[in-house]
Amino acid sequence: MTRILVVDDEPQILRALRINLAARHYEVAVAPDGGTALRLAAESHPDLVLLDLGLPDLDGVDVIHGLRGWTGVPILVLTGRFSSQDKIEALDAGADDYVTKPFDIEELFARIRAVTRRVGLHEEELARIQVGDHTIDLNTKSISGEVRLTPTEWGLLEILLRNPGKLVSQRHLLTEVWGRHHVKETHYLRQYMAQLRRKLERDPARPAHFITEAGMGYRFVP
Amino acid sequence: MTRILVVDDEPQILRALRINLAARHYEVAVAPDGGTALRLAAESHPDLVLLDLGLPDLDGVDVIHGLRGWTGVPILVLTGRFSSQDKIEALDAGADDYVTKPFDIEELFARIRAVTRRVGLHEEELARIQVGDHTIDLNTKSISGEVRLTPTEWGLLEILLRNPGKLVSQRHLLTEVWGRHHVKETHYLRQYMAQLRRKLERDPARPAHFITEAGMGYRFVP
DNA sequence: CGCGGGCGTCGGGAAGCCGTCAAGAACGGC
DNA sequence: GCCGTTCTTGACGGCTTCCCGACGCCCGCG
Repeated sequence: MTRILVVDDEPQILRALRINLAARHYEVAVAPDGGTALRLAAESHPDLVLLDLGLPDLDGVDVIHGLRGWTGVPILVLTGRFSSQDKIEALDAGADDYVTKPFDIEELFARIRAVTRRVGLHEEELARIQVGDHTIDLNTKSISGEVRLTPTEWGLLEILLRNPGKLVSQRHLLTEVWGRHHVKETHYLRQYMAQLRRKLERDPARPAHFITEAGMGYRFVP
Repeated sequence: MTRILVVDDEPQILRALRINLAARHYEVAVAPDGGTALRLAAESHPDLVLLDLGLPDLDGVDVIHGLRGWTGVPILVLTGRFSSQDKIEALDAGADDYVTKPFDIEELFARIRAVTRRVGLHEEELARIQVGDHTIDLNTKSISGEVRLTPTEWGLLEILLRNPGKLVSQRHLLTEVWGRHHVKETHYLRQYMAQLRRKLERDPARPAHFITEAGMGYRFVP
């Protein structure tokens, strides 16, 4: 869920944006002035800031500077000031895009998508999972430390890690990793679970993360 | 030096932009139509593309798709089409910004700075990648030292280097370099990985950068 | 106490995968 | 048409991975 901080001092604009953004399943926070905006941004770390330049307390460009001092969050300026000089100042201060009022709401959405897409690529996924002494990244299929996993081990591990805390049935594990013809071969599971525990658990004899539920299946506990 | 590819079919616009950009110390390449643009982009890997939508051969949106198929280069659309629908289409196709003619040249520069600033770090990382005793620049396809790589070797190397630390599946490498029909020929991979290691690794017998993950694929570790 | 089912562990054998050498086939420049 | 580079294809040894059977343990049950 993308969280957006809307900064504007006109209540009707604030209201219209909040409704429209919420309808598109964005999570919206609002700030009526620059001070509130900076405070809210620091507290909630939004994924995007929609900023009006004409605020009662601070100048919009100063708000941009205030944000850029510590965060790279995308800033989309949305304002009535249409002079090129204003645009240049705001963009050079660190804004990512600049839209003048009145604006087409669909165009605004498209620009929001454009800037978030750009930033999304740059930020790496934080899909790191801690297991025992090791950190596992499912995206890159990498593990910290001197450990290597075989393809089958990855297959098993991935299913368990994607269902944290949940019980995964033997049947499900077997069909996903070995195919539906090997549903009976629970032996494979014991074999490879042992392997995973040996490689990942701190004390393989007393597993803390890969728990077996006798007769049913296995469970990954973070 | 930031290199910009300007795509427009009006000679006077092309000329004006070239002069103004050159005055700001940008390196400029120009393309009068979509086909030329795609070819030039593939050859020279510009740092930014300035794109007019009304081209004689292809539709501008198709040019964007063509570029986005293989590169994340920032695309700034610069066109006479001012309808919101056009803007939305272009932005959703992958453009980073959209400016309508007539435009203020200083505002254009500010927007160029804005999009390149956002991408800056990412592109520079691709400029100098250290592998063994060699430094590789993906943008210019050049290597330090007395080494030469064949086209296929570059293709393989580029995919791996663009995914540092990530595991790249054999399937993906084969389809990207050799095409969909050669997905089974894992032999090619072994052949060319050996070649890359021989040319780039300090000790080809014990590779430090091009790691093979048995049964899965290969991984480049910086 | 004996028994059986489910589980964890160990080790061997077979299959598949990987790296390497080598040579033929296609391609491009002259 | 010739030559050098690049790409494809084949063969082989070594190693990893997977499969499979054997055994011991724990626990509930008769």
